[in-house]
Amino acid sequence: MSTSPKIALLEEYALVARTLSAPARLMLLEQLAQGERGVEALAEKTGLTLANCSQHLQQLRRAALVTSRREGKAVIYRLTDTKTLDLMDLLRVVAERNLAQVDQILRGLSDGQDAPEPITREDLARRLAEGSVTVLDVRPADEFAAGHIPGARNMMLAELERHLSMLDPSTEIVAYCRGPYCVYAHQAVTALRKHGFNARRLEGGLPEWREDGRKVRVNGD
Amino acid sequence: MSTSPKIALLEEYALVARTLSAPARLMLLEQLAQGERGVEALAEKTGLTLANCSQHLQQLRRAALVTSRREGKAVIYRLTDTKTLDLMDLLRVVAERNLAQVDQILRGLSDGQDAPEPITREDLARRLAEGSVTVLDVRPADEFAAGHIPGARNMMLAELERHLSMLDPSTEIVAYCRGPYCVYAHQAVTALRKHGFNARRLEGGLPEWREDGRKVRVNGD
DNA sequence: CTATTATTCAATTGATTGCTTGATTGTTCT
DNA sequence: AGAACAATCAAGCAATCAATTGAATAATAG
Repeated sequence: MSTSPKIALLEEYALVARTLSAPARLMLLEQLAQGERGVEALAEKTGLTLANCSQHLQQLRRAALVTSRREGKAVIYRLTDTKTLDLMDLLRVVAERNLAQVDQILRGLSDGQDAPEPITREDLARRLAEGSVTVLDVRPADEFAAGHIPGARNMMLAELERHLSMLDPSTEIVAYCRGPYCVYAHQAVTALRKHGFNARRLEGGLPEWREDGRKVRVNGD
Repeated sequence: MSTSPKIALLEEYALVARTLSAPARLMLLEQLAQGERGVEALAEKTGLTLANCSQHLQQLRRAALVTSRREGKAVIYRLTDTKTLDLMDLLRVVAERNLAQVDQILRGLSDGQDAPEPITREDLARRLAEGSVTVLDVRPADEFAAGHIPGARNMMLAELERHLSMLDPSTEIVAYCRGPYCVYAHQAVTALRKHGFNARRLEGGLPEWREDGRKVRVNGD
């Protein structure tokens, strides 16, 4: 062995960190948190070219963050385990806590206004049981179809502004999207509040909801 | 704004990850977990040249993982907060869970024998109160002097094998070092077991012990 | 003011990374 | 077997990064 075991270990830890150090790969992991996917679907969702996407996926596999299996002529990737999501979440927490930059970007999303604190998943579950809240899923329709919070309505940002009249202004609205990395819910809440609605974000997104062991409704179930 | 806020956010998260993606910087963070340090001390401990060390520290500062202050002609660095340690620890957990490589290296450290499970800090505190355990701090003397578990004896690996006769073979020995990244405790336990001692590692190291809010003894206090 | 100590800056090198393009492999359908 | 499709591989280029060297900046002591 040429390098000491100490360095060798650090190299392995560093490999995991390096694998998380490209925005493209973080996007891929965010997508995979929604559920397993083929390469082409991932490429389309993330806007990467096919070859580039494939290469990023292989780096994720080398760091053992994802695994893949063949299904017919497609290769399906999925997260190795949900610990990786915890890791990404902590990455976000550290970045938000320490980097002024992040704060500024998030402030920019809420358009100068102060955004209210997000609602916890536990609270939302309680309010859902009471029926005292409208839940909005602001992800693309296909992701909504693959699984969503029971009772949620699917409405992307573009539609949202056109369908405001379909929402009841007297009940609170809770918006959620893919997870803590996703900005859709931020933007939806800002848009809704600008129109006078009482809207908040959900803490986390669907993957976190599912990881809690809460019910998820799948279209066609 | 040329890039979307979504990408901009991911860039910031990726920056934190990239900062953790060099073994040299992980070593620096491990050192800083022991306590604040000047640049020269850090360079010496990690084996980096001074200029190189300074540059790595500046990258850590750019990612806001460390802060620095001037003290006379010295610049003292320290961790911005202990969340960073949690992040490093999760990095290690994910790497150990998923990477066969890591497992092999750790197995190599224990020299073919099976190492026992580490003892938790809570258990060690209990056994220390009973006095039914010998605690061994296997870090360099200066780090020991700057703070250690009360009642621990300081003995580096090199001395260990020469001073075996000073240890009581009838009581269990618990070895600890800098933290989960540090391999000294692994090696010490292996050496002790080879000589028939009943030895285990402590889970984590001194920084984790301190973070729990447990007592730390400082020489000269 | 000059010398000394501690740190940082600036320029260079070699190595690595990300992305693109076009060819190639593995699988299924006909 | 041949065509069609999904994914990967391989080569090349520009950009970035780590480490080295030597010079430059701060703070203090004489």
